This record gives sequence, C-alpha cells and structure tokens, in this order.
Amino acid sequence: MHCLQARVASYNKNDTIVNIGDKISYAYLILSGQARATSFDENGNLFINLDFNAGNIFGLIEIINDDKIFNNHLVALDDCTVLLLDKFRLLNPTLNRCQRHIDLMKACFCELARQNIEIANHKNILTLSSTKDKVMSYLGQYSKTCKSNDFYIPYSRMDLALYLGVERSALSYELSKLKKEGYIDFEKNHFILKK
Amino acid sequence: MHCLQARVASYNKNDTIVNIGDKISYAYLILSGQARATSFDENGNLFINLDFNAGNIFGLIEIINDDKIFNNHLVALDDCTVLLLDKFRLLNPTLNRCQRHIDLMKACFCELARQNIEIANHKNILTLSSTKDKVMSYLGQYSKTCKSNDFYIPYSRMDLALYLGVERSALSYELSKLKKEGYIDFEKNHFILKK
DNA sequence: GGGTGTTCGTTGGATTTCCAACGTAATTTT
DNA sequence: AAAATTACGTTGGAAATCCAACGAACACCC
Repeated sequence: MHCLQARVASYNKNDTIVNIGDKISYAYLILSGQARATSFDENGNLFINLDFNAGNIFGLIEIINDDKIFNNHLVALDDCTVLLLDKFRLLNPTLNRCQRHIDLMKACFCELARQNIEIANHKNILTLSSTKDKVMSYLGQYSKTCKSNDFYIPYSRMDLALYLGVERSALSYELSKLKKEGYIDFEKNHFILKK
Repeated sequence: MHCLQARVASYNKNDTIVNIGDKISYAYLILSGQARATSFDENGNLFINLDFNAGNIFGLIEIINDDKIFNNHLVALDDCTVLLLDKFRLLNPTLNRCQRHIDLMKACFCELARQNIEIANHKNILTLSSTKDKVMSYLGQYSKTCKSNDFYIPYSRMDLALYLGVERSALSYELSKLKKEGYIDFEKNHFILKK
C-alpha cells in the first residue's frame, strides 16, 4: 500500500467525515465502524444515500467526477477508522505497474457495483406505492442480507421513514398494524419476520 | 480490441437483447441506438432501471456478480448495434498487459460511476412525496442534461408515470395543471420549462 | 430529583393519490 | 377504408397518506 501513500484517520461517533460541498482528494476505505452518506437537493429535501460498513469505500464516484458537485455528507455512526487513498494514484495504476495496485482497482470496481445494487434496491423500494409494501420489502431484503428473520435494523423510526419515503407516523401506524396482524414482531430496532 | 475478442451484434427496435434471468457472458457496449433495462420483483412489480445510449455499457454489474440473479430485461428502443465484450478478458487485464485493456477497465469504472449517479438521481426523485415535485424535479434534471429548457423526453406518459412512481392519470392531471399555471408547456413528448 | 430533550405510538381531520371508467385522437392492423 | 388497438386527458368517488398534535417511555444532564 505504500505506493498509494495511504494513511489512516480516526473519527468519533457523529463526526462529520466529509462535509457538504467538500472537494475530496481521497477515497475513504472504512476499516472499522459505520458511516452514512446523506444529501440535500436545492429545495431542501433530505436524502439518505448509502451506509458504509467495514470494507466499503466512500468517494469513488466523487474522485472520478472531479468536476461535478455532489453535496454528499458523510457522518460517522460509530467510532470509525478510515484508510485514505490518494485519488490520483488510485486512478492511475499504470504509474508504477504493481499487481496489487491493479487488484485494488478491481476491488473498487466491485465496490462500485455493490453500491449500484444497493441504491437500485433502495430505488425499487421507493417505487412501491403503499407504506405496507415498502416496509415489508425493506424488512424482507434486510432479513435476507442478515440471513435470519431475527435482526436489528440500522435505522431509527425517523430515519427509516426517510429511507422509505413515508411519514414517520404513518410508518409507526403500519408497523403496529403488521404486528397485530401477526406478520412481524418488533421492539425498538429488533425485528422478527414471522410469515 | 482484438485481445478482448469483441464482436458486434445488431438488434431491431423492440428486440430483447438480454432476457429475464439470462446468465450473460458479455458486457454490452452500445455503439448506436438506445436500449432500456427493466426488472420485476417477486410480487410482479415492474421497475424501470436504466436507459442506455451510445457509449453506455450494460451488464458490468452482472458480470462482476456472476453468482447473483438479476432478472434484468434489456430491450432495444431503436435499432441498435452493440459491441459484445468477453467478461473474463474484460475483468482480467493482467492476462496480457496491454495499455488499452487497462484504459478500457478504467472506462468501465467511469461507466459504473455514471450509472450510480443516474440511479441515485432516480432514487431521489422517487423520494419526493408529491406528484408535482416529482414531475418538476424530473423535468428540471432532464432539462439540465439537455442543456436547454426545450427538449423531448424519452418516455411515454405511461413509462414516465412508472419512472416517477405515480399513477398515469395523476401524472396527466398534474401536467395539465402545471401547463395551466404557466410553469411548463408541452405537447406529446416535447416539453418547455417556462419559469 | 427535577428538568429537558428525544423517540415512538396514536389519533383525527385535511389533503392527496389511487382506481376505474369514459371519450377522443392518433396509430396500427387487416 | 374500416376496424382494432393504443395513448392520453378528464372525471368522481374510494382509499391512503400527510400533517399536526399529544402523551408515554426513556435517556441525559445538571
């Protein structure tokens, strides 16, 4: 990794790692902890974009599109350690033709693909029209990634409502209803899919 | 390009280029024409995923995640010519270390980033709650990419409704209202943003 | 302990969207 | 040219969602 001039940085819970409008010079490889990227549009609407866990890389799209403005805000959800990868060296593996460098580029390739899939899943949930469908689709997907129907979701009710594109109160109402009907059980962030 | 064993294929309008559930061995670089990727979920909901124009590449995510099932359906919107890129050779540039090969990989990298941005934009439109906001946001975005406020959109009313996640009738109603209020003018697929 | 702030469930009325249906115009088929 | 099909706008009533408000439970700070 020396040829990338990578260095490690640490952040505390709730720290801003990348601020709105920052031009970034690095890709941020999460080593430990969890971070979340959000953004605003010109009308002040807030969007939840992506969650980043250990192994995930933030900023690939930004360093490729140097010219564009992204307004992404990356915040640490836990205490985080991050590996900063110099963008110029990352994107030009031919400078010094080392095999690991090319491997890293391929890993970034896979990471972009992973992010693509995650955003597409999110998009598909948002396409659904009813709150019930959205909730069940989200819980179903998350259950799959956890490989268990007993799991803890990473969102508060308010954040989940934002993620699903519904009102917080409507979400609470629908969750209660689904519990009464026996489809799910939950307490706080702990959910169980029953049928 | 000979080291990639690329070959050209042609498709007619409305031809299926990649079918639901196909395992693909190539990335599809569009040389001319236009294609659209759609998919279904397990409940039969239809999703519009991405449009592909000349220079865009379909299948990068699929060839990286060989194991996963994607159910993407790629259909030609016009007559298309497509360059088929062998997945194994594309993903392993070290087989024969040619510079162009690495350049192509970098181009795929950028293409993945572009798709990421496009899906994220779509996602953000779907996050908006009102039909009016969705329509205006879409028209605003499309106007920007066209660099003109006088443009032709690539969707029929039904497809646009699908894309925006609203009812076709509600969309028509909202468009008429926006026209009456003087925000936009349109006839068929020809739109003009006025304010 | 008391005060303050946050999270979450609940409720009721206002608003919006959905849904089904219909008419018209344009396009395609035969 | 007639018939069938498709695309689009319009409508009215049914259904779902939003919105604002409130209270209970809990955590945090002084």
